[in-house]
Amino acid sequence: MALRYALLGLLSKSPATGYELNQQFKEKMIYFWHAHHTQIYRELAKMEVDNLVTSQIVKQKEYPDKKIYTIQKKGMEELLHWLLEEPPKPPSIKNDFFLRVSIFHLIPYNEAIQLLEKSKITYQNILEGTQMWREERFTNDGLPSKEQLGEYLTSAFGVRFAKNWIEWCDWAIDVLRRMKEKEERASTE
Amino acid sequence: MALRYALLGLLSKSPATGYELNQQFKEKMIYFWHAHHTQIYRELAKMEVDNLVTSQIVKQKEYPDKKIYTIQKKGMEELLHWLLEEPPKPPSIKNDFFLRVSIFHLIPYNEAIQLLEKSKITYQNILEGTQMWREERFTNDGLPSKEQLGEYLTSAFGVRFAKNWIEWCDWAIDVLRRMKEKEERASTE
DNA sequence: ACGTCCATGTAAAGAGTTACATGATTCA
DNA sequence: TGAATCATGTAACTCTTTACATGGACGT
Repeated sequence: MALRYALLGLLSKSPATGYELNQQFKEKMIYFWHAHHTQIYRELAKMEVDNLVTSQIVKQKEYPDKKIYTIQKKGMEELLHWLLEEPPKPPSIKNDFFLRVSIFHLIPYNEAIQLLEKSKITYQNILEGTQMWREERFTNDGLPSKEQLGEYLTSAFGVRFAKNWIEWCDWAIDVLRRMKEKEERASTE
Repeated sequence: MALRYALLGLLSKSPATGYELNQQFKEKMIYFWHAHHTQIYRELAKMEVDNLVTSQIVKQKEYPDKKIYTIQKKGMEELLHWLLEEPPKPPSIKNDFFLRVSIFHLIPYNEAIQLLEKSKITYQNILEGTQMWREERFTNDGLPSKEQLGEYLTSAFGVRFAKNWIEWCDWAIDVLRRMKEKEERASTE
């Protein structure tokens, strides 16, 4: 059901097509959610059946027709009810990389260190991208507009998360180096 | 497919029953993965068909019979192949709480602050639990054993993640307070 | 009396992924 | 010549969750 609330949340700001919603997912919600475009279109169709949104088709000459969805009163009500009344679910995480980390005992230290270094670079790039995005969007000093509040707060978490990941990589690499040295000392004695 | 590697990873340390694997998931992998017990039993059955593991049933008097799974050579090979050759997938996150944060523009500042404060407490408890677990397990100073390496590294990330979450909550609460004040000043002028 | 531990699973529903399909326009 | 943008979707599949089922032992 949560995908539904994600879509209603975006539509609470302004009407949009499935295509645009998919782009907004990738841009603003990348830090905490992911949805496939096929899923988005399917869910929107269901939401229309349930009278949470309405759609109107707009014909275009040079591009394919598009279908603009608009949130309805019932959609707003259900969104607010979920926000304030439904108990929060613990986040679901599936992290492929940590799954690999959890079996580092099966490979030589050097290979593990290499994997960590690759991951560090990945997150350095993510961090840079996120920081640039924030600089463009939340110019200067102060506070965001109320409209931008959500993305201001969640993207800040994205920045923190990436920094934390990078720091953790450095720490983990150091742990592995020290373990390697310790083992080498033990074997030469 | 990744659940399969998670299970093979645990079985690479020692044979276990589905029940025990489920417990290990909850204890050691909580920071980056979750699997339901029904899923674990089903996947183990499939893995046996694919000759990655074998099982033997142990009869018990006072308790129900149990089925102990042991990793096989083919299982080890596929695990290592995945670890070193398969391209890492980006982590999939579904965070219910941030979904709510992303629609904070729909509710009064005070209610948003309350939600953040609740979440902060949740993570303070998680942090405490994780730190206690680590203290019990990785006594004193130094480095972990090679067997414990994975859980040493991943649970450290868990600690960092919780600390980061708490700090972010404090920051976000402060942002909301300042926005509220600013709005109040603007309306009285 | 009620909850938790032990231990395994089936069945069905819901959510998510992958492959396929259309077809013009624009950029490298 | 190939890829990306625009824009929508179906079908098949896999993965995940929820509800249900069994039943004795032990603690509060």
